[in-house]
Amino acid sequence: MNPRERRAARHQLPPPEADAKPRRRKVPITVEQVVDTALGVIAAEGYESLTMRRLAAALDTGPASLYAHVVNKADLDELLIARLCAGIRLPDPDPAAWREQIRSVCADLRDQFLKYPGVSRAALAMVPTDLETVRVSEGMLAILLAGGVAPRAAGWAIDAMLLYVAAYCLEISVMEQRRVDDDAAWVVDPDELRRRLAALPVATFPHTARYAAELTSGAGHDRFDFTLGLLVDGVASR
Amino acid sequence: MNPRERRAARHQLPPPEADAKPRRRKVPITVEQVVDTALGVIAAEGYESLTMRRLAAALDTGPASLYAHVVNKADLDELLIARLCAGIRLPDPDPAAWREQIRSVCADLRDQFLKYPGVSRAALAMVPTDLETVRVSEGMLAILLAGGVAPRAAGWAIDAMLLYVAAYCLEISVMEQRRVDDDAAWVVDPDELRRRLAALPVATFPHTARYAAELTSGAGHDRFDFTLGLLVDGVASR
DNA sequence: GTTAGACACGAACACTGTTCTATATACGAA
DNA sequence: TTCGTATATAGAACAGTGTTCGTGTCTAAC
Repeated sequence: MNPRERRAARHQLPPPEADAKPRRRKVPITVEQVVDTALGVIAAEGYESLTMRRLAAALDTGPASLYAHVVNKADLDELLIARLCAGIRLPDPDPAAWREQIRSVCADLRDQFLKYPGVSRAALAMVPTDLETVRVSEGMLAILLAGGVAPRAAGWAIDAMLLYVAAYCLEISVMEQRRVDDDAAWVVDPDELRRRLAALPVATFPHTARYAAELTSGAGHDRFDFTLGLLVDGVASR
Repeated sequence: MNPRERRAARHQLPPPEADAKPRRRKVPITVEQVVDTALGVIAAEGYESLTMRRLAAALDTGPASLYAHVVNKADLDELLIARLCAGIRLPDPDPAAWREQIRSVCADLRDQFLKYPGVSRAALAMVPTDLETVRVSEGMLAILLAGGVAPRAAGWAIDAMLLYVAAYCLEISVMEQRRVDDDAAWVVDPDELRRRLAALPVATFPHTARYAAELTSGAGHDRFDFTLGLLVDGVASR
């Protein structure tokens, strides 16, 4: 090798790194890992951040690989909701405490959804027929029946409760997202919202302006508890 | 012009057609037209089909032009919901008929949303602070107050009702979409759903299997009416 | 050793919302 | 009528999304 060649060799780019990922892993990804990781991304960044690419990155794989484990994104959504429902503990129905029990199941589902901001949007975009959601419905049905509620009323009330829980959680998530975005933070500041409602033109919004404080009152999940109260007490007398 | 040039001229592509759209219209598009057209697209094809490109095509303009009239797609969503709310007629509150009145407003809103399949998803993705949605809330508040409901309970009940209406309509739209897609049409066939529920393993789903008929019963908006009944009767006693 | 199937990747596709720049046009003033 | 300006719109392109298809690699079964 003459000096020209040695110099050229010194300036040669090194060969491609030998650390390229193997085309197939020794231990394949599982669908459980997919769901776990997806929930982790949602918990940290919100449901809207969960893209196939984001999820694949979190799994250190490529987005196309996900389709070996899920049919499509809607299928992933269903798996996510099923996983959350699987985490709901269903009590043995107690006729003496059925009201508290049904409220508690709904509150648990609410809290489960709220751990994953925005995920209830997936619940509202699917028809609830997989076994885990039916399991939760079965558990709720058992409680209402133990409380003496007629089967049809029980079934319809469960439908309403599940819809309300999902919608309530979604609204909370939307508000929280607004708080984070900071572009309309006043929307989620109760005091400021009260002031704005109170300042509405009285000719057009007499009641809203007058009762701004009451309309914006409530802390924590007061509204949730109130609505569940209406549904539970109502179904008890049907 | 020598023969070479004449031959070249014979092979020259003709000039661009003179029927190109004018760069500027005599009568500019208005934001009202944008909203009207968007609602038309949703009514015909569903909310998910409404893209900026689809909307622009329906307006015979380019997608970039829409941004002269709306801030972004979320803004368009807000305009859409505001328009739907503007179409809700609010009765003069009658203390003797307040229950029927509040049910009627909710049913009107439901029907308004259902004319535009899936649009309630937009309602669930926004914080309801624009004047048209506040107007509907004001009208509902007036009815409940006329019925003797306490202001705070009224406010909280309205919140619940609006959430439920939107969620209910979204679920209906999801079901309808499934029916159209035909890939899981059994999901929305009540008889088939009943059969499947009845066939669930009795050890795991005893109540669901036993009461499959009751759980899947109901026609039209029975479930909606039932739930509104619970909310209205409940708030009357708060 | 061979083969089939499962898993994963890469490239690419069709599509989405949006921005930025350019330009044609309408309109008003002179 | 002409000219200048403002407005409405288009075009191009960007960054991003979900998904498909073809291919490479590995493993288990035979």
